[in-house]
Amino acid sequence: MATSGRADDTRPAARAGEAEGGAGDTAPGPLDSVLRPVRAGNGFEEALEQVLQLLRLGLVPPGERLPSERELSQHLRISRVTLREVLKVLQDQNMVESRRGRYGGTFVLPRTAAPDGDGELRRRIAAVDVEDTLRFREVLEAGAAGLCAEGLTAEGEGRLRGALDATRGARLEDYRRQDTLLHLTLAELSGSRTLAAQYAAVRATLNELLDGIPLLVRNLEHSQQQHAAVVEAVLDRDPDAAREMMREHCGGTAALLRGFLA
Amino acid sequence: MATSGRADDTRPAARAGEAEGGAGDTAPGPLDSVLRPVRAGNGFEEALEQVLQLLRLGLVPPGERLPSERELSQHLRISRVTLREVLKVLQDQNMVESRRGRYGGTFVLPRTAAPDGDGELRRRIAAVDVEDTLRFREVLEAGAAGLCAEGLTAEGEGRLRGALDATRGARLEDYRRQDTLLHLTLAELSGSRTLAAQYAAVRATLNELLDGIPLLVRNLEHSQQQHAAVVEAVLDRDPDAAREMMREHCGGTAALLRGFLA
DNA sequence: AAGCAATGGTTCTCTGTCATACCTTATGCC
DNA sequence: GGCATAAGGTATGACAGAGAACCATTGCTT
Repeated sequence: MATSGRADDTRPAARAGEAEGGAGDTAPGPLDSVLRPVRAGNGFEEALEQVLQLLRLGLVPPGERLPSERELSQHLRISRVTLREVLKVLQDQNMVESRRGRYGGTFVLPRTAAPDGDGELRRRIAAVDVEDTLRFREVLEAGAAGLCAEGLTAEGEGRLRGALDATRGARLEDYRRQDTLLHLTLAELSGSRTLAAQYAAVRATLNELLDGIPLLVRNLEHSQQQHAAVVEAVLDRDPDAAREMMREHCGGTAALLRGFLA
Repeated sequence: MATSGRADDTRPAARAGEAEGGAGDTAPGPLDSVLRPVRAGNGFEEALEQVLQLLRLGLVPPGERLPSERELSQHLRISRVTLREVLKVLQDQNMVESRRGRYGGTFVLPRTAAPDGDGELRRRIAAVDVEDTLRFREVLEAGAAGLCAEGLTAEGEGRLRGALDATRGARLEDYRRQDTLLHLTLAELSGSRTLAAQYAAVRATLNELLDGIPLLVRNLEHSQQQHAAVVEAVLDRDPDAAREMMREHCGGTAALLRGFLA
């Protein structure tokens, strides 16, 4: 029994992209904003994505140790077994290395110079909605800069200055990391945890895109001037200026990326 | 065996909130932006949250039918069994009603006048970081308005006008819904799917908060003027004005909420 | 040298979820 | 009236993942 009788359920349902036709009452568009998959992958994939974020953002620089498996799995709310599968993948990719014993742990390895045979990179980029990323990024950055300028504490002031200084002293191969850290600091000082978290996600995507294009010293210097201007505006408690400068700064990166990926 | 011997794993780890102490090298803050739970709940809870969004946003108004169980489960990427558990909860809460047979389905019931014994409401609000919500909302709204003003298509123009008109004709009990729809339209026209999705989420939270305070006609009229001003700025392709007006508009709601929830 | 503590490595069981198939009910159309 | 259809309702087998307990390795402390 249970042969090819009436396969009742689980039909393709024409196309799974659009919920309603044009029924005239319930709008077809808005539903898609909410009715998106509850989970982006098998849970293991999602954890992998987050640990990758950690590396792409440079929050744990090469040579440093990740939090222990027990800590990480608790933070990510996945079992240690699943987390270890994630780490296994990263080990196979030569991105991290695990050492046992006390004071052991999982350590970040320096980036091996892009072994991807060109095809892999383009495939990753194709999977990203570049326009979405750039626009969303600009919105978050400008908003964060504005919020910072409105309610910056003395402690925040210190952190911001520190982050800016760090970008100045950074060597070329460390610049992207310090740049990321500066922007991440701004996002955190915005006073919205959600904003910070979302920025972290979009920035990880952005860094992945940026890895595909050359880092020009000229752009870097320009970028650095803009950083200074943004921070200055924030320290002056001038939200409008901060937002405006940040938008300009983001526009630069966006133009660069659009140019290279066109 | 397996008694109270050495309970090796699964220790409380002092406190699960902060990853690193003040180790001096790896910053303690930024890690938290990324190391957040992979899944907010047991997957069933997350689905429940999304269906609740659907209702709170008024995307499916009272009396209307939700997408069929098969469709919904496919969109949310959960099994029909799990989805039915979600719907079961909503049925028990008298929020939806299921009817069998062809042209049956799950229908949204009109809101039963807040049966919560006051305690429930406060508990829900306490679970929300109000400041986070308000700030993040303002950032997204202002950003969306700006992006809209920059690249509005003819079709978008029509949708925007339509949404604004709908708010004008709305009766008092339907106003919140039309208001939400207008803002959601703006978010979608921003050209960033991520922005739209995030706005939907934050707006659902906001609506939940707004349900706790009275709807004053005076505020409503003021709100309506601001809506018109924002839309006008967008139609004039004036991003700065659009952003500025939207920020003002959001500021009004924020002040109202802060006042009532103080 | 011995012991302790923190880490990665392994194995087990049990629950939640998925996929699939099938049943039941109501409606419109012929 | 009968049938096709679309919806909700139900049952079951397989599997991924969580949780807990354990083992193995290392380096610091005594």
